[in-house]
Amino acid sequence: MTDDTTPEGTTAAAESDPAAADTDARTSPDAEAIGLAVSTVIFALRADDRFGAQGVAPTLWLPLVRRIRDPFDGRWALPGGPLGMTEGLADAARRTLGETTGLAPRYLEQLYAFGDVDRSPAGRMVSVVYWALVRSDEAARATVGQNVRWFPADELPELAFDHNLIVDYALWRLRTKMEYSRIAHALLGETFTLAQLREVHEAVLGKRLDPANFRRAVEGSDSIVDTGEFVTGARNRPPKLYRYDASVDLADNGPLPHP
Amino acid sequence: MTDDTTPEGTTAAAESDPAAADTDARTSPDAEAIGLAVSTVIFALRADDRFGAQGVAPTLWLPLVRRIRDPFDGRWALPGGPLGMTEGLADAARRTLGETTGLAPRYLEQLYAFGDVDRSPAGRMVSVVYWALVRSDEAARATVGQNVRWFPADELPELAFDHNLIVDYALWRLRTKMEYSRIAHALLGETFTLAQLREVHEAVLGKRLDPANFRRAVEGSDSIVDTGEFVTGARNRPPKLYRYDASVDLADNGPLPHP
DNA sequence: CCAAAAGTGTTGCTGTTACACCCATGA
DNA sequence: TCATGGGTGTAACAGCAACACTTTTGG
Repeated sequence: MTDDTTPEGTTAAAESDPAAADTDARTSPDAEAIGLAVSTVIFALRADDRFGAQGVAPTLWLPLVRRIRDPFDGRWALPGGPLGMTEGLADAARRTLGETTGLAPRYLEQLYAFGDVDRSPAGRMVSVVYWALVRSDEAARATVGQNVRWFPADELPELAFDHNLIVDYALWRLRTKMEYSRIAHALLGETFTLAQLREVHEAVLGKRLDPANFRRAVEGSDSIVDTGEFVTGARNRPPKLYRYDASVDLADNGPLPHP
Repeated sequence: MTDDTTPEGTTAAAESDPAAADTDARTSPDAEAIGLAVSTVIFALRADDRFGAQGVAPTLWLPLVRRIRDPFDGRWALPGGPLGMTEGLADAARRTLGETTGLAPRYLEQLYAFGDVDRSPAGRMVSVVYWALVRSDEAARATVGQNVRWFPADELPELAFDHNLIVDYALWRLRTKMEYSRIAHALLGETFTLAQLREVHEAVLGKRLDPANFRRAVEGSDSIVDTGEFVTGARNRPPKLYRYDASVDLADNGPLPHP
């Protein structure tokens, strides 16, 4: 960073003094490099079995990893790691997710880049954070171990770094986006009933929805397909089973390519 | 990056092999560092004076910087540069904006982090991109020079790197956000008429809006304050002058702190 | 038959669109 | 007084929330 080989970046100062950007205090020769990492907030819906109750409404959970070195040794943190030279940002998030849960995400989106000067006591660090949704049935058989544990999204301990803020922001994005996109589908299995889809919305948004109006809203959005099958066994009228219409995207990301 | 001092990042592999994340191919000792830069898409509204016409509807413009070194020597690019050790991401965007235009942004928001493996021919580079709005009256007296020039946002030349995609995405975000936030105000001066505010929306969205309905929508949003003054001189009824209500934010960024 | 949840119908409210109309000014 | 844009009023429409009602199963 002390020569003029900076591949990208063009300041106006370069017009009068091409070297200016490389010789000021910000990039002095003895400055350490800025670390670059990718972390992921992974959401899944789980039946809250902490009380052993049956038929309880599912809630949002996310996996955390216990740190085994300073800083924040012993504290829980978002899964992540340094960005590899040969992988894209989303690839790194996918890898992280797989290493932590053994799963592949049904939905993955970049959340934000966090780069405050003092966010890590161990040196300057910029984290590009993704958020992901995994299916509840898959999440049930996800990896668990001494240093990986699932937590309810609304009852997190004090996390390492600024990770509490990051999770708060991810939750806000999830709830905001739930109201105008189809991402709820990413939390369910291959087929599902409308009641299950409604439960997802209710769990994420934290409020009850009218079954009749919810049905019409979803049917009118043309994002689901009737499979013709039913679920029997319950002591009520058998509900229809639906499937996603894979031809419509879960969310509109504008001109960005799919992750 | 070859020892275990990685300040952040916690993979599940660490459970069985704490050093795994630091010894695999992604961070081999001889790997070069990944470059980290901040770029900014700066929007301003300008009367299109290319044809010398008067009273023409204003359109979106943005400043670009001509590169004076490889790769892409001679091509136009977004203003930006390497992130300094002692500045936050938004600070770097602000600095870039000031160095390019001599202005301070009225609105600044992180757009996206671009990090494809092959996006720069000169080595691995991750760019955290911001987008900004500056006031048209200020933009009129912004810096211009041999290597800084303003372009109409919809008639850009072929830019360096993936900067055409980045501008497309910034435009998409601007247009999307214009419909549900108050960011249009950031493109205007201290005081303005409702017709001017409507012109901003029309220029950005690319369609005509009903003056009557637009008035009611804005007045109902409680984001503007009547100054009690009028604009005289035109050969029509003098329009009221309004001012922003500074107590309301231009946009809702959830739990994120203000930039 | 009853409980429970699926699924349908209907009504009233609210916000938006389209457009007719009046107002105040400069020339 | 006329042209021009500022500003107000209003009827029609669309979408949605609330809720009554019917349907289909297991016990």
